[in-house]
Parts: sequence; C-alpha cells; structure tokens
Amino acid sequence: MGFQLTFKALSDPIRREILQLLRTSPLTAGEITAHFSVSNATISHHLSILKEAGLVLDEKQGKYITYELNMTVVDEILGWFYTLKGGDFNEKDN
Amino acid sequence: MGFQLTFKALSDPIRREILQLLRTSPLTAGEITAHFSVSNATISHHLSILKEAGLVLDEKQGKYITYELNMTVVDEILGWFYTLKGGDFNEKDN
DNA sequence: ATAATATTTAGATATTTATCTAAATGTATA
DNA sequence: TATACATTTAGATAAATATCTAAATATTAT
Repeated sequence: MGFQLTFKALSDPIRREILQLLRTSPLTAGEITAHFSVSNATISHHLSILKEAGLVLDEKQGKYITYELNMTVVDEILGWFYTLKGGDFNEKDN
Repeated sequence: MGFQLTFKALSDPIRREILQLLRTSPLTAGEITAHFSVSNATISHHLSILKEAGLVLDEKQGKYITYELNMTVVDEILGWFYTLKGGDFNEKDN
C-alpha cells in the first residue's frame, strides 16, 4: 500500500474524468480520447499513469485495448480516507 | 465543489502525512515542522496549500497558529469517490 | 504483402512544483 | 523598548509534469 502513485494519478483533472467515464463500462483508448480535446498521445500517457497507479486495468482485444476501472484500488484509497476519520494509521504508508 | 486544489494538495506525501498528524488533535506549525526533515518555510508552504484546498483550518492563537483537519472537505472528497462506485456524477465538477 | 486503423513511444518544450536560504512580519516577554 | 520566538514571504533553483508532433509497433482487412 504505497499510495503515492495513486494520489499523483488522481491529481490531474483529465485523469479523474477518465475514471468517471469508465464508471459504467470499459472503453477503448480511442473512445476515451474522443471525449477530450487533447491528442491521443496525451491520453495514452494519462492512461499509462492510471495503469501504473493500479486505478485502471487494460485488456488487449485484437486491434483495440480496453480500459476499465479497478475498484480494488479505489477501495484501498477510500480506506486511507477512513483513517483520517478516526481509524488506525501506519505512518510508513503514506 | 471544484476538487482540483484538493486533489492536488493530496498528491504530496508530506501533505498527506500532515493530515494524518492532525487526525487526533490540532497542532501548531512548529509542532508539525518537528515531525519532518525539511525547513519550516517548506512546511509553511505545504500548510498554505492544504489551507487553500480547504483540507485544514487555521486559527491564530497569540504567538502560535494552530492547524486542524477540516472534515467537511474530507467528506466531500469521499463523495467524489462514491460517484465512482455507482452514484451520480456531474461532469462539470471534476 | 500493402494499406488502413489503433495505440504507444520518443523527443522537445513550457509550466508547475518542492525545496532551500534569507528576509520580513507579528506576538509575547524581560 | 529591545529581544526572542513563531511563522510566513521572497527569490532562486532543480526536478517533475502535461502537452505537442512525429515516428514506431501492432493488428486487421483488402
């Protein structure tokens, strides 16, 4: 549980909006790109950061790559916030 | 509810550890600084970012300034995460 | 095999960020 | 009032980040 990559990933508005887009169902990189006004290379970069942070999972499907939310890591982050609200906290894991 | 400043504030490990330090009770800037190995100027800078993000509240008490967690904003951020888990989401607020 | 499509990687640039030291501000006390 | 103490502000620098265009990789279809 090192949260650094995850929080860093969440600090960009485009990346947060990507997560919200994936809320209902997985999407391909191209479909995600279509929702924004930046280049596909930029979205690809953001996706790789979300992937490294564990927030999304990718699956190669022939010509396409689909991305989906990884709820497990979302729940881990939620756990961090609950420590703020009175739970235990291990100072090594920030 | 513009979350940009809040998420940005959470993206730094020192700032997250400051929040955890404030979990149980308010602390002065000096007490907070004592927990880290960076200068007081640096901690002051981090505190101003947390303050701007609404995550901490400050209170002048004579010679000292004490900082405390603002649970209201913590709860707002928690709300953002719950939209990921199936709730509604207003795309304008990311 | 060639062409078309989907995505990533490479390289460059401008902006943001974390940090430091030194100076400034504000408050209490001798 | 002068001194000490607590904190912030200013100015500088090095590192990280978001973005772009162009090139590379991979897959499907003609």
